[in-house]
Order: sequence, then structure tokens, then C-alpha cells
Amino acid sequence: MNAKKRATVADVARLADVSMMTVSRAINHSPGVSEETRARILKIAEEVGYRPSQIARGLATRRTTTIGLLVPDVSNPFFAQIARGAEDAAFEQGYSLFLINSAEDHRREQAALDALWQQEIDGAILCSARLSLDALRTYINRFPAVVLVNRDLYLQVSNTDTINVDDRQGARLAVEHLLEIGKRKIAYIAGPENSVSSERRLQGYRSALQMHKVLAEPGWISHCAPTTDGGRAAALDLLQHVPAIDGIFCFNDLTALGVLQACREAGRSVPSQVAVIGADDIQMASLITPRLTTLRTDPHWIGSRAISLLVQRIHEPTLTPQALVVQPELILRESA
Amino acid sequence: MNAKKRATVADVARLADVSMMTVSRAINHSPGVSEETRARILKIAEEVGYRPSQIARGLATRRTTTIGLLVPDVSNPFFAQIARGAEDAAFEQGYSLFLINSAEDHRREQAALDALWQQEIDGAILCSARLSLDALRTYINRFPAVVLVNRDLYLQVSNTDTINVDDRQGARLAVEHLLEIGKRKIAYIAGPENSVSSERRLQGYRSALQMHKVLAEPGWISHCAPTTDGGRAAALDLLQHVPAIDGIFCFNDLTALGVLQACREAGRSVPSQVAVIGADDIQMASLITPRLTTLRTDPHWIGSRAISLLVQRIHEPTLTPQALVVQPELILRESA
DNA sequence: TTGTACGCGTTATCAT
DNA sequence: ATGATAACGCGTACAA
Repeated sequence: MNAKKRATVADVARLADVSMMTVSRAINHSPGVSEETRARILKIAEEVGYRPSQIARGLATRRTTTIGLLVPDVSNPFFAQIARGAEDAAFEQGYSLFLINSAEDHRREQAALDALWQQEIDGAILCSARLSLDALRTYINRFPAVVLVNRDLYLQVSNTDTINVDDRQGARLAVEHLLEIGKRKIAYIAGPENSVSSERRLQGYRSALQMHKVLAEPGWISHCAPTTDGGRAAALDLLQHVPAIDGIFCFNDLTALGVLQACREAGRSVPSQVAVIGADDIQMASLITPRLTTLRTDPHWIGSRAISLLVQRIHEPTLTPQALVVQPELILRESA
Repeated sequence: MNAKKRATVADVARLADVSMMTVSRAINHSPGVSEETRARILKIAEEVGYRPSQIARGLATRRTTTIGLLVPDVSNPFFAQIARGAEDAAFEQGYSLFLINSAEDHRREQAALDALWQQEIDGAILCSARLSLDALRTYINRFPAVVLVNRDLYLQVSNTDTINVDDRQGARLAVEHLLEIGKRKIAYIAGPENSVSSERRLQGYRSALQMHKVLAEPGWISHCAPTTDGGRAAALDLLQHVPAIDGIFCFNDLTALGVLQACREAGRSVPSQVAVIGADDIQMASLITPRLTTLRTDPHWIGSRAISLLVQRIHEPTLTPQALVVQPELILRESA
């Protein structure tokens, strides 16, 4: 009873008394079949519950209608939204999505990309890839089409579009706001060491301080895991060693939440003593007390747009590569 | 330059001057190859960067090393954690994960399951499936192995394990706590109409009230989308039409956050005027003010356990079906 | 409009 | 221990 066999083209062909090719044409709505035989075949296919095997089809056509999505961590709301946006769009276009978490780990990221390669995906969306430029290029060349999110190649690659948040400008906006409200000892809790976004924001942070003739001290910058706990630990440490800190710009909202927690524990009131700004504008940002001032980007849009870029390129590989840049918007709330 | 062809067994076989079968055996660490030829073959395979095509392998073996994960919405932190747990475990076991969002929509859920079927997945994890029992059974029979999360079949199916949160007991705990702290007009904001979890919690809610001789009025129960906005709207409505409400048990933490928002807007203090309890214990629950009292379950564990059940069954289909039940724990914080 | 032969990359089966 | 051949289910190329 558990021995259910799938119906195949051969089965349908036999039942409809035509060749397998006619069935194939009918199923794929290819020309060269009379409307009446097509209708008859589709009816029979329906009756026996026939569905083409994507595996067999993939082997024959070298296209699998699958797309790989690599994110550092789906349980980060920002990437969860990207995943949702991507899956929505992929589903609509008839693609299935492989989800992979790099877990901020080079080796796992690499192994995961190998796995996607073996699955012969039609394209990949790589978010905040941590691989070295060389390794990344190697992998990119293995995929028919790629969209890079928050990562640059510094060189146009024929099969690769990019979507980048303008982190530098975002950081500038955030730090300038902190300066405008009178803060001067402004720290940057920078997230993971090897993050491209983190590095870009560092540049924006530095340039904003420089413009306002504020001398940034090395002790103001501290790296941490891109999580609430990471932010909390980093802030606790920071507030202890550099008690004069009066403003903190954070790698993302998750770390900012940890920073708020740390401020509470250290008895610093926000924003009067220490102003805090996050990044991403995850839902939590507007629900927490104090409501978090942050840089907004629209991750659902990014995911969905990434898919449409990818699908376009899959169907038309010669399109000129796009480099989309998304401007973050500073959302003023209570924390700064 | 973009015409990179994958190396195949045939390529490796030619270079190693052996047959394709020997290569296959070497790659798969199957017996029947001398250690020295195996080493030679693996070395050559490494050099030419050979990776077996899962597509071709899938066609030959009828196993794809892929697993489908269906969730209502990955951007819900509870399911994001399940996804993370599942992907972690799947990766470790050498499986790739298809992610699908049902978006609370029957038709999309069905279409998505069809897609997974066409991809010939080795197994599926179905979370909070909304399909009718009949439809669900049909789909389950198409997959080699299934794990159902938060859904019952009321009948043991040979290829299906289940993991269920004891929602009834959870609701009882929550409502009893509300009664203990003196609340009497206790509402249930119940989430989606057709949710199995919602229905089970309703039973627990009713039984707790009954035990304490409290007569639940129909107006105390209200359905809504399982989101913050849904919870907010439902609570606003509830507080207006039944102003006497002094306790609210919520479908999940997201709706509870909305309820807290509504209380603020309606000028009701929490918990003194209205006590609020959520469910899931997402991270936000402990970060919001007031910190949310909620029912904790461990979604990462659920996802990871689901994979291990599935993989076991894939390798050993005759194992007797498991029905895991997870007891939620009431976490007392500030909101109730 | 319809059909035949072959190949996609791999493994299973049955040799040797 | 190793190899030859067929098969998995489908689409492409060409033929009728």
C-alpha cells in the first residue's frame, strides 16, 4: 500500500495511445499538437495524477527550476524577511528555493555552496557572503546566474547582479544625527569582523566624525556577534571601559537591542545619557521601549527583487549586469 | 569563458583509465575497489574538481537528498527558528532544504506541495498545515517520509511522525494563571479560524474557565491574523465592545505584542487592568516593555528533531511512527 | 501533426 | 577487483 509509483510520460502515452513525445508536447504546451489530442492527453494526465519529474527534466534540459538562497542566519528577522520576499517571488515564477544558513562560518558557507552546486541550481542569491573575493568569484562562476546582496565584486561579472544597501551613507546619516543632537563621544558597535557591511559603515562613521572634526578614538569601535547577546556584551564592556560614551551606532537592530539592554543594566538612560541608533528597522525596533531610532531598508523588497533579477538573467543571460543601490532611511524614534 | 562544463564520471574514468563504475564506487566509498585505485581516483577527481550531479544521481537512485520544509511564514520568528534548526540539522546530515511559505493560503499550500512532489524530495516537514485532513493525507502519501508539526492525523500513518506542542495544556496553564492572579473576564484572541493550534488552545481555555466556574461569553473570543497588526486590531475591537475584559490569552507572541500596543492606545495598564499572556516565547517577548508572560516552546529543537526523525525514516521506512508531544512552559514575566 | 532514436550523468545488475 | 550494459524519466533533433 505504500508502494505508490509515480505516473510517467510513458504511462500517459500508453493510455492516450500516442507517443511519449506527443505527451511531452502537450504537457509543456509546446506547439505541434492538435488542440483535440492535447485536450485528451491533459485529461488523461490529470486522471492518473501525472506530474513531470523535475529530476528527469533537469537532467534532460540542464535546468532545474531551483534557486539557492544563502543567508547568514534566517532567524535574524532581517534575513527572514529577505527569505520571505524571495520565496514569494520564486513561487510565483515557478521556482523552488533552497535555503542555506552560513552561520557566519567560512567553512560551512563553502560547503553549502558546494551542495548547491551539486544540486545544479539555476541561480543563487548570496547575502552578506563572507568568502574571500577569490573564493567567491570561483563559486559565482559555477552558477548560471547570481545576485549578490550586500557584497561587491569591484569588477563587473557577466552573470552577476548586485543589490547593495548604501551602508556608508546610512552610517553617515546616523552619526550625523547623533552629532546634531549634541553627542560627541560616539561609539560604533560593529558586528562581525569580516562583514562587508560592517566595514562600509565604519567608513561612513569615520567620515561623518571627521567632517565634524571629532577625533574618533580606537576604543570607540568594538566588534561583536550580530545578535542581541553580542550587542549587549560589547556595550557592557564599552560602557565600562569608556564611560564617557554618549552615543552608540550599532551594526544592526539586534545588536542595538542588546545595547539598550546593556544601558538599562548599566544605569544609563537612553537617549539622554547615551543615544542609540540601530540598522534594518526590524519590527521589534518600533515595539521596544524606548522605540529604536534606526536605518530602514526593505528586506522583503530586496528578496523579491533579487529573484526577479535572477529569473531575468536565467532566461536572458546576456543582459548587462545591474548594480542596484538601496538608500537606507533614518527613522527617528525615541532612542536617539 | 562562461562555458564551464562540469567534470563527469566519464571524464574522471578516462583520466584514471578505469571504468565509470569504478569511479562511482570510489566516489561513493562503496566496497569493491582496491585502496590504491580508490586513492588514485579520488585524487584525480579532486584535481578536476569533480562533484557528482545530484540530479543524475537522483534519477538513478530515486533519492534526491532534499527535504521540503513548509511553514506558514518564515518571517514569523517562531517559524524562522524552526527553519534554522531544520537547516542546521539537514546540512549536517547532507540534505538540502526547500523552503516554502504557505502564507496561510490553502491554494498556495497545495500548489507548493505539488512543487515539492515534482522535485521528488525524500521527505517533508509540514508545519501547521491548513489543508483538510483528506487533502493532507493524499499529499502525505506522495512523500517517502513526513513529519507533521502541530497537526494531527487522528490515525497512525506508516510514513509519518508528528511533533505536537501540547497547546491544550499550555492554554490551561495560561488561563489558570490569569485566574489565580484574580482575573475573571478572560478573552482569547485566537489567531486564524482554521488553525489547529488555535482550536486546541480554545479547548484548553474553555476547560480552565469551566474548572473555575467562570462562564465564558462568546464575545470574549475573537479571531485574527497571526501577526502583530492582527492582534492589535482584534484587541482594540475587543476592549471597545467588552470593556470589562481584564485578561487576554493570545494565539502567539506576535499577536500579544499587538495586544500590548492596543492596551497602550486604549489607555489600559498592563497587567493591573488587563493582564496579557502570549505563546511561543520569541526573543522579542523578553525585550518588550512590559516583558511578556508567555508559553515557551523551543522551535529550534523542533526543527532539528523533525529532521532527525525524517532522516531516520528515510533510511529505515519501517520504523514505527513516533508522536512526540512537547510541553510548553509558562514563563512568568511582567505582563501577567 | 506525430513518431523514433538518442543523450543527459549516474547507479544497478550481471558479468568477467 | 573491475567492467559492460541497461535503466532512471524526460526533452532535443531529426524523420515521417
